[in-house]
Amino acid sequence: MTEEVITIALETLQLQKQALIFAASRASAEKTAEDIAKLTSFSLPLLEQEILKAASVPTKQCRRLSHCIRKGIAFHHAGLLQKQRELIEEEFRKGTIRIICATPTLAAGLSLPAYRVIIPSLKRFSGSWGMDWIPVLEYLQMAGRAGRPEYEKEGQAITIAKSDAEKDEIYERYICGEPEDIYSKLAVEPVLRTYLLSLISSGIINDEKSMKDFFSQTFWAHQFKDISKLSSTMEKMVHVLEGWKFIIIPNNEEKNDFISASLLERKEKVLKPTLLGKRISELYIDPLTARYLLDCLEQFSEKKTTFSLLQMISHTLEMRPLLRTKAKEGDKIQEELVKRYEALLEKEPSTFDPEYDEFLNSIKTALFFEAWINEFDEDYLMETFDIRPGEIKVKLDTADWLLYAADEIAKIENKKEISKEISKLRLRLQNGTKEELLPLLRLKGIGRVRSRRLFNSGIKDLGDIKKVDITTLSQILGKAIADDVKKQVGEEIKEVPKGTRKGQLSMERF
DNA sequence: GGCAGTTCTATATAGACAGCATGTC
DNA sequence: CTATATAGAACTGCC
Repeated sequence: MTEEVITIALETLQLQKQALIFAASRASAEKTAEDIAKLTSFSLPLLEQEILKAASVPTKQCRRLSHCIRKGIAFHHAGLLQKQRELIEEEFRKGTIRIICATPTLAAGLSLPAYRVIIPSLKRFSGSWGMDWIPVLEYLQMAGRAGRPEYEKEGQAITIAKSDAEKDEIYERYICGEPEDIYSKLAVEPVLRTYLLSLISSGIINDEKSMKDFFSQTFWAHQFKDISKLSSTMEKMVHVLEGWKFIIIPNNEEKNDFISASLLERKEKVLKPTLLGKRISELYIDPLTARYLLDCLEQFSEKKTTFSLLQMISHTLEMRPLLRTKAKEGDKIQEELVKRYEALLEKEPSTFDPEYDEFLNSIKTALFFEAWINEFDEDYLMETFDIRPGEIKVKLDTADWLLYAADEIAKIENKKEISKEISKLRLRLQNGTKEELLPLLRLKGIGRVRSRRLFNSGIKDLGDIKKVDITTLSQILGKAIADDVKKQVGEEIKEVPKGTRKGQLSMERF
């Protein structure tokens, strides 16, 4: 299949033009880029270096990318580091990079025009339906990248049909076809939950009437028209939030002031956030996640391990998509699970439960985090968990956010011991280190690599740093950093551990 | 027997936004 | 139920 694509790509180069190729998968994007790169005669050693520099330690993916880039071709997908993606986009705009083989990321996000857009296939794997045509909207999104209005009068979008019949179908479907209608996503439960709580928390909605008024003006209501169905959906959600103790519906009969009395006449339920609910909406996590975190934290005091917290945050909607357990891995992951069974804060679903797969994925994701804080390097993580540098970063960010949220929830629930554990874990995740390095990480300029070097040389805490002579320290860290570190322990006064926050919340009463 | 080239088979399949408070190797 | 590109295994044929 790639043969035609490569031919078209090379022809584009002959025309002195640039092309974007939208591949159906990452593997395919990388391979296409590589195949084309083999056949070009550009040489951009400087760019190659810069790509490698983007990561502290170049991984296999980095090297593969740099080899392609040297020849003026790039691949582009979410597994790349942000820096690398930016560099590719920038160099493509400048014209240094001639061809980008990308997954659909590039079409959705930024505006990166090219003379020619090549879409090798308009079919893509879709869940349980096997291969399916991509939406017309998405086709338009991709094809719309063709042509750079500032420089050129025309652009070309080329797609490849496998047969005459397919050619006709593509023509019918995408050239003559109407783009799909846009549907409101508000009705999706997690979204509705989150927004409803947020609106109640901020006081925009304070009773059933204001709730209905608000939602009747949304695009969602505009589309569905059937207001009574909508309000029953909302009522259900209100009920759920109340059950979770994120909002309260004060009992009107108990009130006897004027305002409530008048509300009673109109038979409107008053909706008020609880303190917990308010904080949760500020944290911007799905209320379902918040409920789940609360339940898990309840269990934590008995069986606290690092893995407990890691698995907890790994099994949330926010962490999705989780690392997928491949067919071959199933047994191995389960084996690891058995070893850590005691640490689980939620109960394991039955093997027959449709949710079991996702549960197993949460275990794999947690194992990945565990490996990261046990100082395994990125190549190992790639080999073992099939996770690339760009994704590692995103996952770590999400983990930090969720742990922060869990910490805040724990504070409201007055669980101080948990708070301590979470802070430690956050530091370890941020740095990717074992617990034994934490004291050293308080120093500026000391992270994963240097703290490990210090530790292995017997320097294990700030006291050791003070004691060790500057020459030895310089041998380990280099002169400049050694000096700086010495200065830091000399000025012991400003002993603010990085990454920790002052507790802004004081809600002892709750 | 060793190797290159070829066919066969198993396997996996795109991605992004949130909180917070400042400074990674 | 429906696909397909890719990686890697198995296999072939040649020297």
